[in-house]
Amino acid sequence: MKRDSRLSGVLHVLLHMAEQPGPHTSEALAAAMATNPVVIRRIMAGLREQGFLRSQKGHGGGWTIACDFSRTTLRDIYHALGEPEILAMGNRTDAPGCLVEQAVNAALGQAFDAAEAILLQRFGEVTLADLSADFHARMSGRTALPTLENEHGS
Amino acid sequence: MKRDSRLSGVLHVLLHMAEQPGPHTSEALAAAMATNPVVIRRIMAGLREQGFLRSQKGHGGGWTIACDFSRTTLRDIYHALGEPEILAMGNRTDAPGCLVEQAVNAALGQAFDAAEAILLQRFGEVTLADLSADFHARMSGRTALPTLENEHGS
DNA sequence: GTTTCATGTAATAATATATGTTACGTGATT
DNA sequence: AATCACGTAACATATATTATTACATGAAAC
Repeated sequence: MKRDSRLSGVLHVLLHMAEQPGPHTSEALAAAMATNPVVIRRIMAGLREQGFLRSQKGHGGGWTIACDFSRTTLRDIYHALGEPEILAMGNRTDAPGCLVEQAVNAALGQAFDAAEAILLQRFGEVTLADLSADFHARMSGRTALPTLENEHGS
Repeated sequence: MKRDSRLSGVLHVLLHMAEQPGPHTSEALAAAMATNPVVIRRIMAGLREQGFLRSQKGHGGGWTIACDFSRTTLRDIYHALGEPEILAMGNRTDAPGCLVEQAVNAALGQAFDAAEAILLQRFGEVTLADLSADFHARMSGRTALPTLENEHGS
């Protein structure tokens, strides 16, 4: 399978929207992300349902931000996306009654749970305002942090 | 994509092998795991190359353990498997020059790295002997830990 | 009221990966 | 020489993400 990049994508869109006032059409946002308008609508649907965004049809329509960036965390967005799978690894369960399998999967499961918990905790510690601030810092030539970034490129 | 369950599977096989002396054929191991002998050979190939297992052809051939369970960790096995992808999520990189994308991906990347680091650290703290001990505890009716286990079932 | 614009969504295609299966080659034992 | 077991390539199957096409819905503009 391919790596799921919806969270990265939707955050990219949100920060772009915050840079300009008016409603943004899916087509314009798709152009900025080199993808298809339908993909934009799809990943934004959950955020609309959870009240983070609003959408309007017809002339002058499009998407508008409906949340406070300083009070919205990456974890909120992750949940609005539908909580996509975090780990690429999982337990094999083809011998449910096997005590060996149970011992193996109990140990692995604890490690998996710990990793997921850390990721969600980190997500909860970063607001959209933090991301926007980092972006503006990069705009003015000072990157907020020594960036490693592309280790996790798709 | 489906979740990768090779680590869970190969650990299951290793612990089964430890319960009986002789060389174990891929066919016998496959039967215990409800899969195909070729799948066994495939996931065991890396462990053979790294010296954790030996294999022999011909009559009386099969797989034998070639490592010390008390000195081999889940992290060793994970590396021998070829370090499969840990996270199902990744960064989108369709606008490499975009500072918004860079800010988003830097933040996500740090969270991703932290989660991967925790998982590998946990793997490094558990030996095959630990797993085997837990299995034997379950055999005699006392599970070593209050197990949550199947949250991560395939 | 009709046209135009923009979202909503289903259906399909394209791509990638894990897993299962078949087929054939290689080497060791009987 | 025959049998056994691994080694590996090739192919099939299932699942998931992403992209694309097609059509319906609703709102604004004319």
